[in-house]
Amino acid sequence: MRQSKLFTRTKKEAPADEVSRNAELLARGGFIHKEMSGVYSFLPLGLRVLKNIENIIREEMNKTGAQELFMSSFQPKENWEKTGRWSAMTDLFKVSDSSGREVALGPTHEEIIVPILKNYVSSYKDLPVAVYQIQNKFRMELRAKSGLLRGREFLMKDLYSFHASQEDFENYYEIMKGAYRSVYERAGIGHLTYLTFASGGTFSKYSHEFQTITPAGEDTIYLDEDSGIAVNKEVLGGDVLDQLGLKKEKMVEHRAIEVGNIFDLKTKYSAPFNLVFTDEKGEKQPVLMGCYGIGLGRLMGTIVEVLSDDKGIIWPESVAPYRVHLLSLGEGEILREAEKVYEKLRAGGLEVLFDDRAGVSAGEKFADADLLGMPYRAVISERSMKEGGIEIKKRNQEKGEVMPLGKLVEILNA
RNA sequence: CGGGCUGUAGUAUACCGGUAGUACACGUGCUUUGGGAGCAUGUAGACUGGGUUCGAUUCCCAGCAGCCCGACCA
Repeated sequence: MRQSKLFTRTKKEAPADEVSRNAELLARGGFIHKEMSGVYSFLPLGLRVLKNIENIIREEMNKTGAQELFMSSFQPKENWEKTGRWSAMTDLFKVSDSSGREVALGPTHEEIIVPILKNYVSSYKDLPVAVYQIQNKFRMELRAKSGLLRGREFLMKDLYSFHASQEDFENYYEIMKGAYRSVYERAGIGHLTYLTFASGGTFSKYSHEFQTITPAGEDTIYLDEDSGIAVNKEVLGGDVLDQLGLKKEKMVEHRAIEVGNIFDLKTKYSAPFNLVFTDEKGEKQPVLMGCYGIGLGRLMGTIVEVLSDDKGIIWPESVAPYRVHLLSLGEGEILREAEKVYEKLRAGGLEVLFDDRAGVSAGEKFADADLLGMPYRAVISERSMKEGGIEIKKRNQEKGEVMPLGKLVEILNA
């Protein structure tokens, strides 16, 4: 991508109404654009990050055997009345059409997926089933805040699993724990993300959250550094610590952001819709459920909170919009040389953002490269040419190194 | 949803009861290229409604919007 053609531009100043680090940097870089409180559009650079995150999650979910589908955002009121959540869920968006008929804008999809599965699940032979989607959710947050960390409209991966027995559910639940672990590792925040015990739903004593340690977090967790297990402050009392064999004195308090959660739903949603199966003995049994969520925008915001410095974002290679940011410092011969390099890198299958802008100072190009945060910065200038090639520097390193083009391609393809 | 703060060009801001200044960005011309360049020049602005006043962007009230604190967050 040629930066001269990119319709977005970087800004020196952050918007006055953004306070959080993730929103400041993402807005300055032109990754996102705020439409209203808690609602953001994703611009070309931001969308590339979001899609990379989406693909990581999709791959890991597929590995567990889950099947992807796509459910509607408009949801029948009757379904929500059946589970009691039409009135109980305070942040449910309700909209009505011109005839006055009310529908919900989906904040989650238990009320949709369970009736769908009623059409297809009738025997123990039909179980287990796991389905997921990556889709926009709507929640009337009374106070949206912290940029991408708490929004009213946001992209979410929600997965629902259906089981004939508690044992089968627990087996899958453990598989999902591993899948989530892999998602955070691949997204570059694994080293700061911990499995955390949290308060559960009505039927389940605990649920699990994945919490990433950052001062920007809204939750307080207590981490046992030896085991890597954390407990949310909201359930710290009681007998949780005893059950886990942890000692309060040994645990360290941290602020953290919830980047995912997994729940044991038991029959909470299968029961209202009478989702049952016939077991081997010919008897009807309720289907057991689990649900598992990851907010993609929140994950993106968390990455920025955790992986950035005072100059800008430091994208992990796995989610960066482009792998290399190629800067041409100068015009004429320098620019022509840079064009050749750009074509060669692209021919080698590399994703390159090429700062080919004319009349932009070297300082501004460097500042933009730091702000936008591609993992590698490659510079072609009079100086680099004199020294025999291209200077390459990793975003997270201070010093670069000048090398011939061939070696650059080799390193970047490694 | 309670409390507080704030609404001025695309962005960030300044001043002011007598119709608004600066910087960035953008346009034009020339000069510049290793850490957000220089000179010249141009375009562009008071959230909405009501009130007070000779006159309101400025003061008052309401609405709307945004942010912060709290409550809430399967």
